Amino acid sequence: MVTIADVARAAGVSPSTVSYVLSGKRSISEATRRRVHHSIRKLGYHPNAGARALASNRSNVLALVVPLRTDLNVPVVMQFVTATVTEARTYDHDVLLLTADEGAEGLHRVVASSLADAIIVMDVEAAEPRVPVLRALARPAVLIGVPADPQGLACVDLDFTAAGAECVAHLADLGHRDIALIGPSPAVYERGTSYAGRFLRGFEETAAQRGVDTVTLACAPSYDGVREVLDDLLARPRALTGLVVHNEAILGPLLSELARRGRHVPDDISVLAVCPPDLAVAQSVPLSSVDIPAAELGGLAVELAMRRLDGLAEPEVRLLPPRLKVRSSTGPVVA
Amino acid sequence: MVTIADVARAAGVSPSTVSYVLSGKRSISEATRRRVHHSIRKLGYHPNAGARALASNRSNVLALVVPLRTDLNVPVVMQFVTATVTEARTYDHDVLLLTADEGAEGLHRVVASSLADAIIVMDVEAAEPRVPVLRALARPAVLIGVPADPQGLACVDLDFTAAGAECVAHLADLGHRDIALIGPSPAVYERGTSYAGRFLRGFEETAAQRGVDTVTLACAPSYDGVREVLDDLLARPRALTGLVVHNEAILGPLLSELARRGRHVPDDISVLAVCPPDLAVAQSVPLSSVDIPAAELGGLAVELAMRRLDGLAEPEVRLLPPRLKVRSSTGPVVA
DNA sequence: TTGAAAGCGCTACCAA
DNA sequence: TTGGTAGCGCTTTCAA
Repeated sequence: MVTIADVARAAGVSPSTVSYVLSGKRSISEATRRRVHHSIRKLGYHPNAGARALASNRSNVLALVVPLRTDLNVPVVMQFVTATVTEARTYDHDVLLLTADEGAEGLHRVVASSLADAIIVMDVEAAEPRVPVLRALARPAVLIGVPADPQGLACVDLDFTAAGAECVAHLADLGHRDIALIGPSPAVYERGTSYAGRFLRGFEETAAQRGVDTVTLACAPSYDGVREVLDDLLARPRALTGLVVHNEAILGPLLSELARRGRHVPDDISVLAVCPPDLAVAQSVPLSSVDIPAAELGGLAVELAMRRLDGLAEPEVRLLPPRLKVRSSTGPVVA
Repeated sequence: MVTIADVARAAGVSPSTVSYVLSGKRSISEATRRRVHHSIRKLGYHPNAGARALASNRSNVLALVVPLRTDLNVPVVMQFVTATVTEARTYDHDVLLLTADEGAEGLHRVVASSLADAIIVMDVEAAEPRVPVLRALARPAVLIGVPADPQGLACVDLDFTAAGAECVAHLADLGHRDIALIGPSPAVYERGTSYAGRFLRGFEETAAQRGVDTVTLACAPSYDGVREVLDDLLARPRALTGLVVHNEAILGPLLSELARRGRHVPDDISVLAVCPPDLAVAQSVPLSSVDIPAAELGGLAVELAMRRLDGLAEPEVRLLPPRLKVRSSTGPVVA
């Protein structure tokens, strides 16, 4: 194994000089810099992560806690994960993956053992049980999602309230007066996942303001779930002209069921989805949608974590504004 | 921070004794064991990962390289990842996530810096460019997938050749004599991903043996891709009675297109999928399928890695036998 | 601008 | 069955 001492010897300097060349924590003459870098390359030197962590009390590792649930959108989770890893690498950090079923215990473990410098937690619930541990952690924590009391924690998320509002506004602008929200699976509501409630609030408040009548239904992520919801919705006395779907998993089934029942999108009924753009365009009808910016959120989470590691405390809750993209599934009400 | 010295003092023993209690590497009297464990709990001691890695030359971390491609099935990747993490934890290891775009360089980096004790690589191609680096690594590597020359590497995968054979056999047993294979997207073939070719071989060899006529088409993961393929397939002079679909992403679109064109599954046409079971049952018709055992593969990969870390060299290529589950999408040919 | 050297917390060898 | 202690490779303070 090549050590810093080998490099130092080869470059004719002391180990500390090599260290400083690498860390940039003190000024080095250009000549020395070059000799050191040359030796590093020639010998193929890579600093030992353990030794570095031990001496500096920094592991250069971020822990990322991912949910294993299957009732939430897996591609979104994956996008988020890859964005996090990619962004972390730009800060010379690696990502350690924890699953949510390790619980608060797992969070404590990686921090207490100095395995990770900071923690990013996905799929945060409103009454998030891990919050107390996270807050006591003595290491930065960034949550994706907003718990009821975010005091002392950094949180990033899509502004789901604004997203709900924007969905209603878009349909109202097109003349829709009777719309439904097909929400996530009942399990998501029961769990108190924070985004579901926030979206709903924005949806209903704006509907009230704009004089739009609404119905809201949860929907299990299956064909049966979709059939059930549509049976209910399409049988109502006041005909619906718009559907907002906050449930990525049922987009495909919903569209085929609508087609099977002879409802044309968007002429008979407008469909507006909340989902990643690639999913929206992969449907039989390219869907108008509000983007779930998983990649941006991942990058932002890493950025916040790094900033906190640098000792910069900042605004705690950061919500990204929703972006609505009109495609082919929403249109004016046809009389 | 609580150190091993603190624990030793509290328990009235030496630091080395505490270390041995933890590692089990030498026998300890029951009384001492208990006092040490008690102190550990009382003080909330967690061994420092960096110090441990430095002293023992073992990080207790496994690196997992995941692809970021969107043309392969994301839920399968995710299943694999969570299985890997879960299994690794049972060996007291954590998982460091690398993305494939770090390339061979990234593999070298994590090993050279002693960040990881072993590496697991997903999405291996037949002419896998990372193989030389992997082989030279001086740390165990386990591949998911089988490169052309697996010499010196551990590989695990589904036995795709047998899977292809079993698909044909199932349909042949039901009386089908004209079947098509709808394969992965063209990009997968171009990349030379090893499983695609192996499946194809099993499919064709068995078809030849059983006197079954076959057509094979790649299919882009989109509605247009599905339409194109079906336009071709359904226009053929000899009517197809069976479809084997080795492309998870198009299952939903394929079924709705078939329905739209008035083909009933399985009476008009049998559909046999290669996909995870949860995906198979989530379709409008519960699909007969050959399972892709992502979770088992993940667990197995970890197991092989751990064994190699313990110095046990073993059979290099391990293929899991396919398991075909008959559901509602395949049936006898209707005359 | 550079060097010397004291630890960081743990493991594992050598002794007893 | 247990203790003492020399390092593991690096960072960072103190000194020059």
